[in-house]
Amino acid sequence: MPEAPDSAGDREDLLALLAPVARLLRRVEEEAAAPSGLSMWQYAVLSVVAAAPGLNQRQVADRLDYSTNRIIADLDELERRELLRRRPGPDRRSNLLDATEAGVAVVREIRARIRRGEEQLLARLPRAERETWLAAARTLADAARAGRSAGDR
Amino acid sequence: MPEAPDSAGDREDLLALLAPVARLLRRVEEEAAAPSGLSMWQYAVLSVVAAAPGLNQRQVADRLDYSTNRIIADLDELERRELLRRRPGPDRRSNLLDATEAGVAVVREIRARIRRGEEQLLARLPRAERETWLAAARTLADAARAGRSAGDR
DNA sequence: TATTGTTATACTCTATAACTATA
DNA sequence: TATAGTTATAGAGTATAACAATA
Repeated sequence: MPEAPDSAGDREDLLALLAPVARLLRRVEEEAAAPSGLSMWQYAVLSVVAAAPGLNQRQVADRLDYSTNRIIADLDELERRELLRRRPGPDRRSNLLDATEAGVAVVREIRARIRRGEEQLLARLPRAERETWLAAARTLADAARAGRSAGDR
Repeated sequence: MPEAPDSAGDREDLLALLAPVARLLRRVEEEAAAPSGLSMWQYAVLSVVAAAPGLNQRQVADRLDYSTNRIIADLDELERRELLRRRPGPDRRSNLLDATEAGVAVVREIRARIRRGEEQLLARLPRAERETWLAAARTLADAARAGRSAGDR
């Protein structure tokens, strides 16, 4: 199919559409995490640990496309506040991570605030469209995450 | 309507979906701009100027949610390479911006590369769904941009 | 030799504020 | 006084590299 009418058309760049949305959501998450005394990244880390207990630090960082050194200060703080624990795994090099009950509770309360902020935005879409839009976004996210490590060509 | 079944459910955070997509698109734009010797922001600035000639620096920065001071070095470089021109407007304080022919051409060539990268991603969505997904994203982007300056509550 | 966690360093990006000139 | 552009500075965020311990 040599003919693709809109491929050379001048719609907006996709990034120009998603960037403002991501920026808003970032602020939503920051403002949702702040009342619990966490940064956005601390929430993100704790959220992954709560959802998938027993991962090591590298695995958590990878899931977030975060870095293995920046995660350390976050874990230190989360551990200090007893929202999660590091425990030695079978491999004595690595720390396995678990959220405490308090940690799980904090994630739940922050997430509730995030949902409220998100709903304000998603309310712009017709109810019916909303779920399909989210499903498509999930598809694109999976593709983006897969393309991250794999070669591009 | 006190009952919203999925509002307390545990779907992924929306940011967790969009962030990887935005990250990928950012890389796509960087890699598309690089062969023309431009940074992502330089392309973005030039792109706005080409599409809307005669804006001043502040207006261009605002459209991109960019900053009025960081735009300066970009404009200096773009002007040095004769991709755009600053001209004095009726208000002698402000510079009005226009893209040169060469600038328009560069935007076109970078955009073509961006489209190819985007299509690779969007190919994951069924053809029919694609346009509606983009339209919805446009709706959300408009809402996000509007909510930027307006108060949040 | 490779991997995990950690620390240190340098660099880029961004936000803030001050300054000049116009209005 | 307010606005547009500019410049300088400080801070946050990020990437890179080195190191110790374990495998």
